Amino acid sequence: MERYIMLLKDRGLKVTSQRLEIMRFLDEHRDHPTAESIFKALKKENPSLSRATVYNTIELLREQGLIMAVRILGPELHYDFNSTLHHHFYCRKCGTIIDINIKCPFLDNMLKGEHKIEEVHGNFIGVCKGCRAKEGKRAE
Amino acid sequence: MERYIMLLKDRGLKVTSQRLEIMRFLDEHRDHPTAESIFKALKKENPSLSRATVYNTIELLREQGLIMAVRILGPELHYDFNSTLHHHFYCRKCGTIIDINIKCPFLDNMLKGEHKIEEVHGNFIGVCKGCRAKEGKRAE
DNA sequence: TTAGATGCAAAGTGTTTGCAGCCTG
DNA sequence: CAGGCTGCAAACACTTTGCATCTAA
Repeated sequence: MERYIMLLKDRGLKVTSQRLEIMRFLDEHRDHPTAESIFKALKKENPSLSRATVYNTIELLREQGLIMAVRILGPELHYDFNSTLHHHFYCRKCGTIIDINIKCPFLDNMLKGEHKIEEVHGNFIGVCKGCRAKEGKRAE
Repeated sequence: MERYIMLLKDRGLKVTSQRLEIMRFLDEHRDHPTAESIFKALKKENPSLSRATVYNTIELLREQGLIMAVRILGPELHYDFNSTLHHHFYCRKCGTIIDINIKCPFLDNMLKGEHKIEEVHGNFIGVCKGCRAKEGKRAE
């Protein structure tokens, strides 16, 4: 918890219990939760928590570069405490979002190219290794 | 128009004036329109057109692989008559979505990898060449 | 003490659905 | 003439907003 306090204080932001809980939740749940899933989980421990606070806090953390927003399939945003450059694979069978770490020569060219690239999102959709194996045992 | 009729007939789909108009619009507007922009544009010529028809038709064309859905920034989907593998750059200054054609060794590896990849979306966000030039003349 | 955070409810945006009537094949 | 498409309105899912109250600094 001390670590989250530091991350906020270093940026001149107020430390509130809601912010700390949301940060902790995102840090401990690296499966790309949505605002709604964060809200539901934390509401259990703090019934007066409101959606607005979750959305406000998430947006604050995103602006500060502490978390990253991922929009891979539906209209809802997923959040990732890991804000270093990486990509995402969404399995349409089990719904898991898997982090993909790459070293891509094409990307290096893009970054040096004529447009100024500020964000890169590689989104892959398909069937993950695990679901493929299960399918193989039955039929596709 | 004859071409769009063929594309529908070849797939055993009914030919309606709404479908033809939507296909023609997407073919002639390669700037990644949204459902709403298609609806507004076509409503002028056919005031009884409904949103539901636009959404139904778009989904049909997408299922058939005739168009591609692109979600690059906001919650809204953009549509692309070009459904071959390519990526997108969104300029946050002028709002343009620019097609990016690539040949990326990393992608080839992903496609051969352990997960079955069915869709690949490379989304880049930044400032395009044109807006960069304009900025250079003033200051950033 | 006060700027700014929280909580609540309502509004906003983009998309989907249910259903009656219409039209293509 | 039958299955499937269209148009309308209402429902839906996710997010944002307005405002009164509360709290960290």
